[in-house]
Amino acid sequence: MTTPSHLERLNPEQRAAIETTEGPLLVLAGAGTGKTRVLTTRFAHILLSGHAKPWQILAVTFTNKAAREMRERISGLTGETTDGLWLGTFHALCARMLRRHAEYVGLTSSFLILDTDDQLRLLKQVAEPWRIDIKRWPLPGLLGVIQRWKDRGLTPDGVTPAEDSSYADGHARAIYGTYQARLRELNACDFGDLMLHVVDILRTRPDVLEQYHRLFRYILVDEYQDTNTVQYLWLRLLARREGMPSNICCVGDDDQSIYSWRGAEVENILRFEKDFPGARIVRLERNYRSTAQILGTAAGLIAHNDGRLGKTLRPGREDAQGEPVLIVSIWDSDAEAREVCRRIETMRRDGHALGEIAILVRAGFQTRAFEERLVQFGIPYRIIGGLRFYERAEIRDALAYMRVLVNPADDLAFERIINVPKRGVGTAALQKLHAQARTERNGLSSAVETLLTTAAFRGKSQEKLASLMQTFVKQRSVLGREGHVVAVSGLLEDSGYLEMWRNDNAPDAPGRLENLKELVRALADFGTLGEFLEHVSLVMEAEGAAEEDRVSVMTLHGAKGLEFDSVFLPGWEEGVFPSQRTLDEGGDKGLEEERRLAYVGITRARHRAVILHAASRRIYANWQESMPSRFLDELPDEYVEREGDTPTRRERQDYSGYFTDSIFSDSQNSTMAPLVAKKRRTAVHDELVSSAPQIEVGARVFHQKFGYGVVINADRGATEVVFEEAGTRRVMSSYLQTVTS
DNA sequence: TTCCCCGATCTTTTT
DNA sequence: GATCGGGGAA
Repeated sequence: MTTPSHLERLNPEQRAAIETTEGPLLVLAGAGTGKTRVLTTRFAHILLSGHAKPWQILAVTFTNKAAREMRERISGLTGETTDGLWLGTFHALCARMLRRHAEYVGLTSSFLILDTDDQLRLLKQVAEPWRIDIKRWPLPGLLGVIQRWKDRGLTPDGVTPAEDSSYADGHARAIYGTYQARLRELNACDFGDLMLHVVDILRTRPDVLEQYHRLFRYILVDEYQDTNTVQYLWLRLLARREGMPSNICCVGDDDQSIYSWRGAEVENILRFEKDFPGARIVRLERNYRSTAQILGTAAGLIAHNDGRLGKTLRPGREDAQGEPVLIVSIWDSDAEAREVCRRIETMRRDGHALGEIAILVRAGFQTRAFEERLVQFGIPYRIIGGLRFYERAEIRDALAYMRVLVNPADDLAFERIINVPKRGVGTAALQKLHAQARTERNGLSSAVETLLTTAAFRGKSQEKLASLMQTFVKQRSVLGREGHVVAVSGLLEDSGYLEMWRNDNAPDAPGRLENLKELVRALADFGTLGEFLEHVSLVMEAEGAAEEDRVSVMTLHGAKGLEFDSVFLPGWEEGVFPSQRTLDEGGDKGLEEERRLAYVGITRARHRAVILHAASRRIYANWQESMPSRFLDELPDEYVEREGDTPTRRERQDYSGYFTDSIFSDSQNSTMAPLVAKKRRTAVHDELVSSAPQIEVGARVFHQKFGYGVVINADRGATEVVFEEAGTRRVMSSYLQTVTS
């Protein structure tokens, strides 16, 4: 008998993971062991071997990206389209289920999915009667508390009074209840509700549960270590079938669990055998990605964690010999960025592709130093993360306009745009509108109509609101006749929204207009406006821009699941990595999660990993001494090479004294600076800044980031410059060079 | 109502 | 250093 083509070139463990189709199965897949391949091949195998029809398999991922990748690979293996499959993110699949059974939780099938801005606006209204001290208890924090409850599958009734002790003076639970009631009135859901409501339905409606038990013969779960409690409950409800086997296959890696702060429970994966009796466990330990040195370093580090399921990565290739992992110690964070860029420049000269190089940082604030330095070196880069397309203010505004267009009763959207552009509607007018809406038992939109017939609005705002309402009416009829692209363009134009950005002198205004154009372009890919809005609320990312050869700069969290030939890991210092805050809040558990994050970072590299740490770091405005990360001491000596004079933590603690060399020395060969008194260093730094040449008004100058410009206002330190490209900005004069024109 | 200045704050992030 | 939100003045 010959091996079917989709099962060729798999190692024995991978084959076991794919061919064990019946009964519960946990696949512990270490980094780089072919996890996605196993997952997709398993899916294809179940189909090709005739175990199930395409729609009888439930396949769940966390991100849209992972879902998309699975779709592509499955259709590659089976040659079939993947339309209609139950394959998607937890939230997308739950949204689909909830649309079918919405009435069981008091919604209709056309319920609205709220984004974070909507949630906050709603919460603000709801929390108002409690008169919460917003300074002590900021609303985003309150929203976080509610979200954590939802992550744990707790409805307002399920939260015990004991759990509601601290936040918002013990009112969080009551506010949560009101918040949920308001959502129901609005026929709306937040992200947490998508899961929570479906679990609620599956628990209380045996007939519905039965229906899904018959439907889903096989369940596949990706990144099981990242599941939170509701997601776990959802899976358990669907997988445990009366009198039938639980054909659930969860793939994950307890060593890569890095999302506990947003509700993920590593315990879910650790408990798998108890939850599903008779479960088999397959370990994928052969790593085909990284060199033996990189794997050895990562393994040595992660061995310091307790309570692991136990798994050792082994090099999958015999020839996987490479360079040791390099640890570089550096003066300060500026020199660190310079050092990384210099190495990248050398690599580029040697013919390495920039797209195969990544700089992975612990926290967002670290990216800026690298960004500035990369610009200076002329190295193309891309920052991954940050604000995503659909999170930009102008995009959210435009989406709110669209939402009101399709649904005049969408109060949250209407409230967002009623005064954007300015129409003279402030808090006072808005309160009147809310009051009117309550008495009418109708939406804000109709309240505006009513109040327009009275003299409720003063002068200009009367006129502007009337015109806004007319625009909506007009474009709704255009929507019917000429389609959504024309209607939305007309709406954004006639409402004055585009005009607002055209008249804006801010340097980023043209970019925002460009984004809006892009948004309208994207509209054309969808049949209706409703379809587009559903897509946007579940898929927060815009379809990828063209892949170019650029260095990637991103957080360690953002890098999970990716791989690069070369990886730079800067900022391995106590307080930064491991992060002080995680240590304070999470104790030993927090430390272990940080260590897993370090493990994730190292295992992203195929051939080269360079870890850096600086003796002094500029955090926000001031310089801080920093000690090398404890993780550096945990890396096994046989696989690493230390460059620069790298004192251990203990040596460093014993040391005291003043530095003699210039801290701005470019030479990485100079002896390591001993601990520097903060005062002294800051003084030197200030001196350098103040000794920068005084720049006169009218002088033509050059700035690394903003380009050429003319000084219009000069002060000590801060200088106002009109840049040719970037508009008017206040910048540090020490960053300016005068240019003779 | 809006604009401007001042002070407090400053993980990680997907859906 | 930059940004965001609050509070005060026009």
